[in-house]
Amino acid sequence: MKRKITLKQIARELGVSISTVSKSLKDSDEISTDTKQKVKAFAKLYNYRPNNIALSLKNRRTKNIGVVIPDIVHHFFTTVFRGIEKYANQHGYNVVVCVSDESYEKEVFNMELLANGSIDGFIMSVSAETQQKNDFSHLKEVMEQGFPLVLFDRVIDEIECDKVIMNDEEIAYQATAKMIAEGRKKIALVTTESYFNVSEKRAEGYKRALKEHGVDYDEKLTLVLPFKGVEESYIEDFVENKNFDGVLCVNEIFAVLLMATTQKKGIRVPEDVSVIGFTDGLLSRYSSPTLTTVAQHGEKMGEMAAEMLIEKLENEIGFHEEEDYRTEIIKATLIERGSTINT
Amino acid sequence: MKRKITLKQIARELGVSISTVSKSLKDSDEISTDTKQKVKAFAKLYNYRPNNIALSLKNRRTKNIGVVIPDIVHHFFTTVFRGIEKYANQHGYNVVVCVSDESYEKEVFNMELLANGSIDGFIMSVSAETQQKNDFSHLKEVMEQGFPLVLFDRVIDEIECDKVIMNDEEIAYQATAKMIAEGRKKIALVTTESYFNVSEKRAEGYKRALKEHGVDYDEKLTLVLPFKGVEESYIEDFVENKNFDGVLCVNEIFAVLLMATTQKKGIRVPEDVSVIGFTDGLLSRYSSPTLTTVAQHGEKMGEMAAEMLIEKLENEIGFHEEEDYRTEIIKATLIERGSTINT
DNA sequence: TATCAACACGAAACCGTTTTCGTAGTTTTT
DNA sequence: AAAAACTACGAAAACGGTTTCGTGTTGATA
Repeated sequence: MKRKITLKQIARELGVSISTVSKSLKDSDEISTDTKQKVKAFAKLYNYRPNNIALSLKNRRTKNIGVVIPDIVHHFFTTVFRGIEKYANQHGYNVVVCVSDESYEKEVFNMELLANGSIDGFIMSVSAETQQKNDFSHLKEVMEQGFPLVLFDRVIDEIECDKVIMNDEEIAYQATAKMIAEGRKKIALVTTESYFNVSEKRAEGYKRALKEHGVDYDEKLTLVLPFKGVEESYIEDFVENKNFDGVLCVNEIFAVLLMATTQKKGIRVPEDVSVIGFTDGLLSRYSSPTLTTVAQHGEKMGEMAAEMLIEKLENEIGFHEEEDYRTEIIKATLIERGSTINT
Repeated sequence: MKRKITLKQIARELGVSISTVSKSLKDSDEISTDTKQKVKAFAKLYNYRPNNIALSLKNRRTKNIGVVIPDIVHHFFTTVFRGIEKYANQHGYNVVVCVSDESYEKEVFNMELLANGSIDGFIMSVSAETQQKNDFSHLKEVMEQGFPLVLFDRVIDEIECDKVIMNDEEIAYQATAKMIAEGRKKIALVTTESYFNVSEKRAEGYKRALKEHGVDYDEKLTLVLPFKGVEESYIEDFVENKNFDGVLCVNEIFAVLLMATTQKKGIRVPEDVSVIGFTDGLLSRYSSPTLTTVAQHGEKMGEMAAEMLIEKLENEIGFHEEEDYRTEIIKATLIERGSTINT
């Protein structure tokens, strides 16, 4: 087991001071070419690499980004994460991930932990419980301590910081409008409980599309499913008792479940009913029929979030200008597949 | 913006030395009860938390675990990651993730970066390219530097370290045997190119099951699909030209694609052909019919890997005993769903 | 020859902790 | 009353770097 070599050891071996070694490796012109070459050769031979921890302590920056997300076994979040990791890595940052598991307590705990020097800034999407409780003091806290924060997807209006969101309302409008254009008259909405602001936005877009196209909104055509533990009977009842010829689902699971149920009852997709979902994951691509769905471009969101955070981090060096927080909107796109009638 | 308070500041405010503050907070009996109380009260008031970086430098341990995986937008890897993160968090460790993206170069680069002090040990699954190249010097390197290493799933026989694997051969045997028990006589195998040792193991189990049950092995019934970019025609040709009544697929995507193709051709699942896949992800659960599949229990694998790593990390403190490397096998289980005929 | 700048390097502070060791001042022992 | 033992605290080293500033040695300039 060979430990990593340090400046001190190189200095001792070469009979020079630590400063000389450090400067040589940085190619400082305070040091003679001769000495520099000796030091560099020696360092190369022993594969010297500066210790990140020491650098972090000295520079007061870790080159680590903290990512706090509600879930990791989840297509959207993993795509966002991939974008973050990719961009961060390209710019010399590492990523430490904490999963809040939709729990307020874990979220707070993890952020406090990370804020004790492990990271330079946060990228996060708040947990469901946090949204419910409406308590964001931990976010304010880290911001007051000087940590840049970028929120994505599940953002908080009350918190002033950089944000990356989707055009949920608009894309839901487009999806609904598309079904209306197909000639659908009774379009249902399958959504989750409403404390998720994204679900709310999607519902708004859905309603606006109906209204602007002169289609009556019937609240009985909205099915609200619980966040976890969806019973198949909920959907069966809905399909049995309601009469619809188009459905907008706020995620792909609901969409696939719904398609399976209608098909079982002999209702054909897309001939009898059009189905559009959200999240362009495996399910959408491999279901039968393949699912027309809203691609959220999570990777782009992640890259954008990382870019915004890193920009803040690197500029913090300069003088502290007035806070200018941006909200970037990553446009979702509708991917037309087999569950709708496409032109 | 209030910066975090340090020992030095507390010391100055209270007119005592840094050592006294440090000792007081650790409740050392070198310090008078009176002084301790004062210090503690002050520290609490200002919400003092020791700086992780300084601690890391001092203790020469970061309480960070490095996880290097080929992909993150992948059900199996995310479940493993969830297990790692969960166990690590419960034991006071943070997790920094690097995605190798199946690239040898990125894998090497990331590991070198992490090895410069950012983490205490590695948990990883090697990239496809690394397996192909058969070059593991970077793994040996980090081990020589004293970093404990735990490999999971895609492990390397040549490297001596802790490992967590699945009983791939056995479960493939069981899956195949199950189809034979259903009365299937011509069982196909859909697999990936063979440099993945897991695919190989699965193929072995498949062959052994055929052999031990007196079913002839026909190599024409094996379809090898490329790692990326599967053309639908490959599968269509296979379904068209081969005659089989059961299929074992090494992942759920292949299984779902195959089911879609057979169904399109009027071949019913499971009446005419049984299908079994690997990876109990969303696809398996929501396909039509639902897919009988091998659940890999990734979360357990992750927990086990984290447990093994952390045990090594905590015991390293003691004297350096003889290396005792374990290989833990997490047993996969067959989940019977609608794509097979179950008893 | 005295002065001065350039050169090449080292000492030391600093980042924020922990911990060993030393030492005043007080109390106990003999 | 002198020696020994506590008590309560501080100084300083250490972790591994970076960086400012100082300094001895040159060679050139006046």
